Amino acid sequence: MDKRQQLIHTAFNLFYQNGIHAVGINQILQTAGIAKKTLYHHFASKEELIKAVVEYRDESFYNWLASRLEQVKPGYDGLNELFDAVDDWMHNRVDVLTDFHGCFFINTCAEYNDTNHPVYLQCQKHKTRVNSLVERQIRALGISESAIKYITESISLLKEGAIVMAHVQGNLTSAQKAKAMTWIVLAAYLS
Amino acid sequence: MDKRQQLIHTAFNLFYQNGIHAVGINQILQTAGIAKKTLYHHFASKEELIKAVVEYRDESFYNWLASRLEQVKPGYDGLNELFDAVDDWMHNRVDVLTDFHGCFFINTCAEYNDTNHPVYLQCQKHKTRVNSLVERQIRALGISESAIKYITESISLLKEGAIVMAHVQGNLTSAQKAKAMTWIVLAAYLS
DNA sequence: TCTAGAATAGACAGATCGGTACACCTCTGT
DNA sequence: ACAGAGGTGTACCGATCTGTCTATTCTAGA
Repeated sequence: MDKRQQLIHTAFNLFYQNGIHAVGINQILQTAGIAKKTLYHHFASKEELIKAVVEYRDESFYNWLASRLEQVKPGYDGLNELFDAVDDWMHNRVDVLTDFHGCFFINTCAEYNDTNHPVYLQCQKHKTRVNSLVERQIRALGISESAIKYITESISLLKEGAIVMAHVQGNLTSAQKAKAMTWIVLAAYLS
Repeated sequence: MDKRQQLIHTAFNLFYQNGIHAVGINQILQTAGIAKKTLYHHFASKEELIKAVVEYRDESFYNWLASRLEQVKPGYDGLNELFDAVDDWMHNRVDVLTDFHGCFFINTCAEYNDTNHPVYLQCQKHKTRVNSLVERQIRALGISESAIKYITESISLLKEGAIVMAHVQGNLTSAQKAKAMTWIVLAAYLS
């Protein structure tokens, strides 16, 4: 097993559960059962480890969502699948995403409030990638090019709202509510 | 000027801008120009200061929003005002809320991921209070009691989504989008 | 089999953390 | 006038943080 990957995996779980600033390097090392020298052999600093962790989560989350959406037809089916996937996530029915603690990227932006910070930019990039998955569904509806961006952002807003409602308020019905609103909004915009 | 209030105010600004765990006590003291002994005269620990800061933000945010909503008729006008208020907030047109860095309570929940932590519970309580303001608007529409809760949560979801979109993705059109969706969703549910 | 790289345990450095102690100053109410 | 509360400045404590260093062991490929 790759020690580097093991460190990233352990660090992510601790960061996701406790927040990045609250977790020290020694805690990561102890949990992973890895020596400090090994960490600094693979990463120049804690900051570099954090970047690798964010990149890891970006990849695994994006790949998970993309593969779920590939199983259905783009468009209406894809949008249903999107919110069902989020619903599965917040109900801890997705093993690869580990126990739900809100969106790791939203949480991380809350800790790195500086918009120019590289970690913040990584989080924004992740959101852009996920938005492109949403856009692919909207585009498949065959609507005008000018409306695609507006509707994509609207649906993404519903998705973000559902995640936050589930995390902060513990409201696990939020994904289904967002899904219902998606249908209503689309019906209105496409009539 | 009250030193205690001065400490809370300074601490909030630093916490809101940099995250709670990233800000040390010495930084707060230096920024406020207050001696350490004074801080520990008013607060038993940093934790107690944090609780006071969250409570302060809860009060000032709630009071601001409530007073905005009191200026219009509950119901449709109130919902318009709600999203216009959020729009003003994210565009830094509201002095008492200081520069927009997302929702302080969402950010704080991201740092205190333990659902049983007192600070986390404070944040949930704030969201409940704000939700009651939304509910008052929905209730004024004269719809069935059973639908009030469902629709209130749906509108709150739109509000949360707008805040997160603005914070993480820097999309400052989100409040207006949420407002537009609110009208569509209400029209569908009330027809 | 030999060697180079990867990994180990743990001491250590320097900085910063939250929090305490001490001596002194500045108001204010009676 | 004076007592007591609030505030100041700073030294200090132990703990913890990131990161370095040394000395040693494990392991895989030429």
